[in-house]
Amino acid sequence: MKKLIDLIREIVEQGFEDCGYERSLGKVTLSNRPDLCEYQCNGAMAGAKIYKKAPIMIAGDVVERLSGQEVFEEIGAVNPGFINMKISGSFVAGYLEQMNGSEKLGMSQEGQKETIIIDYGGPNVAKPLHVGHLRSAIIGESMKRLSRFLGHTVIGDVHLGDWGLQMGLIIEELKERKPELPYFDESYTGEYPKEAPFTIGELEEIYPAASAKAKQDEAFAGKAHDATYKLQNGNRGYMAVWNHILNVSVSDLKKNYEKLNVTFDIWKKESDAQPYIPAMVKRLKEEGFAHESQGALVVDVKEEGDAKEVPPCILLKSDGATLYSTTDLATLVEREKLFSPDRILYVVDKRQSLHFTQVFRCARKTGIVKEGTKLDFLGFGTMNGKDGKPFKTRDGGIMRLEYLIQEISDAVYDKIMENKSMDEKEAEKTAKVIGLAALKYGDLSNQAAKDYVFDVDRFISFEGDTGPYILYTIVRIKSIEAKYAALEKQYEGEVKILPAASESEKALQLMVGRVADALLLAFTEEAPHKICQYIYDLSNAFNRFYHETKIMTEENGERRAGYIRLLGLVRCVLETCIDILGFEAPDRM
RNA sequence: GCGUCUGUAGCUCAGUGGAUAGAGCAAUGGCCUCCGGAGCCAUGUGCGGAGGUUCGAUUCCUCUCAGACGCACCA
Repeated sequence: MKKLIDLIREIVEQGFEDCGYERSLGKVTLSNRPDLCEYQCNGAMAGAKIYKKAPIMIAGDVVERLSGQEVFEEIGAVNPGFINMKISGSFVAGYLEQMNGSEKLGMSQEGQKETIIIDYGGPNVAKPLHVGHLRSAIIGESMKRLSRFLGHTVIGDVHLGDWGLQMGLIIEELKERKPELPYFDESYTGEYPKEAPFTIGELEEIYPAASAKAKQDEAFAGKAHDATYKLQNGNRGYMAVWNHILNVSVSDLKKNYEKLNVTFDIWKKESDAQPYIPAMVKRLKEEGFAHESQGALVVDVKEEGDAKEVPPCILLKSDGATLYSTTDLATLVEREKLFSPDRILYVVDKRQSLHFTQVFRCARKTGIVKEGTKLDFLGFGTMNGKDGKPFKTRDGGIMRLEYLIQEISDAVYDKIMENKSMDEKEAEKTAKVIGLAALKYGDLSNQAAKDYVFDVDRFISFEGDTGPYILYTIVRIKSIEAKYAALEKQYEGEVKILPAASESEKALQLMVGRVADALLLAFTEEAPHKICQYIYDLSNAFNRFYHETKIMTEENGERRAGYIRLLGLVRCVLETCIDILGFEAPDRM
């Protein structure tokens, strides 16, 4: 099903062509003067130069050609050369009916479908999720859902950090605390216990303790390095501990991501990429891509036209060890092998931009990814506190994600309890749903690349451009639908969305018809905030319509049924969009 | 020093090579015999600065000022 605006554009383009002008001039945009028209075309002004003709003359020609087309309720040429259009009510209503009757809101299922890997989340094992992980999870999740909705094959990969000094630190610290464990007995050959020798709580305490100790105690740091080395070379006992760490962490991480309504298709980790490293390094050496520089093995990734020096991509450190660029490249090797993706999207802190520029260039230059594989970096900014500085707890520490979520749903809970009489259990459940919407909408409604200010009070407000406001609109529609469904007498003829009977209804219908534009734009620009903007506009259009229109008391049964049908479509569009954003609406609030 | 990003209303944020730059919050004033007033309507203030390209620039280019961030062996 074509987009509404494309249908109009094609007609206008044909008009230009029929009048002997270039077809491409017939580009149609949403009107920026809603008082004058709904859609506009500015092509006549661009054409003035080509045809050495006053723009208003060109516009006039096209308008004359197109008037009478039933799509238009009104079409006119206005100085200096705008073509202004209003779409006929029956055309819009018919379009919505078609949307209503088709899958996925009539979003075209044609077009190139890609296999897309989305790399987001990026938590480390043995460390709790904190606010720094929030944006990646939220933005990545919405890009995943959006891509999938548009028919792409999408693989969301959490890309766990499980391989590095942090592991050695934990193992060494555990060894000092519980030296009697069999993992540390070199002569032990039996089976290791299935139960982990620690809980997630202990693990979360061990790591920072070990990390602090290593800074103070050189001997300990040395031992941790040694442990890391042994682990990476397959020491049996250490591998077993590492497996415990992994299992305990992953189940805790899953639990926490679940609270965010974030799920991953695969739980790949840095260690999975390690087996690919030797062959990769060997090949890059042999094929002359890698060379030694200052003791390290590097691949030059400078390109003509660089505004500044782009440092080479390091494959091996001067001590021969691997580092994050090595792992990221090896991960690409693995992804090519397993999934042969058309596109890989990294949803990562924007500060890592340079690193990924290096990795991407290196991967392309050396053929690690096949030609044409798109490597995209969706860098996001920092979540700041009200002071404009990176968000911290009151005492200046890093805020754990679960506490942040808890804080928000508590605040929503208080709000529910002070306003309405809802029993505590339902209020608690509802508060979680609303709180998550508040958090996600508050984040996603900003441009990803920008830093933004986190303000609980603003996010959970039920007024204005917030998640709760969107939910409120949906709940309100649900309530009306329920009321209508409970009526004894319903319209028995064929129910259709009728041509709009008022300005506000027309505006609402046109807004509903724009959903495809919003979703496609959000996809191509990798900008979920465009979806937020759209549903906010749609909610406003609905509330305005609602305010002016008596729905339940409408006497004409056909019209009343048509209203309900329109409302159902509005709700469906809103629900689809918030699902893509990664949250849901309660039944009551 | 070099580079990247950002600069829009008192605050938090949208936005587009086109007509009169938009929302929310905050402020002020209206609207409940009415399907949920957690709503609707109205009122005021602004594109960091200077050039350039263009019929037209807040948008593109150059310079400049301010802030954030990044600049090979940490991830």
